[in-house]
Amino acid sequence: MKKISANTDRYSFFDDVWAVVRKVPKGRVTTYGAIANYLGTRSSARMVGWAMNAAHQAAPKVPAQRVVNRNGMLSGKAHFETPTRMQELLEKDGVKVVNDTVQDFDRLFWDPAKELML
DNA sequence: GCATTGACGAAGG
DNA sequence: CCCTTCGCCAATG
Repeated sequence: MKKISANTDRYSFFDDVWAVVRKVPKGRVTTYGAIANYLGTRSSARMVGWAMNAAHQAAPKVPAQRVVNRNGMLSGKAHFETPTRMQELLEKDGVKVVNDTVQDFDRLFWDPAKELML
């Protein structure tokens, strides 16, 4: 992990994002902002979104379904193979999703900055 | 190379 | 409390 000077580190930024997302426990979810915050780019949550976009080509695959916006809504579902894929994967993880929103979000929220303190 | 556009989020009105 | 604005920065037209 490192800082992202928005320069030559941008590739590792994607890498870091993916690394964090892969650490999200099954049945838990996190947010773009939380990840950005953990990586030190608190105000650049959008870049995390970009990283997810790039995550399509990442190997091993990133459980992007566990990343939602701060309201617990599946804002990125449209970017999956099918619009229902994200919800399906989440429910397979044991996460209830109703109307594109994660239920018990506060309880399932997994903040890397807290849970993953090193 | 300038303008627009986001898988976002906090702040201001 | 809902809606708009603004910051953020890479990618795309």
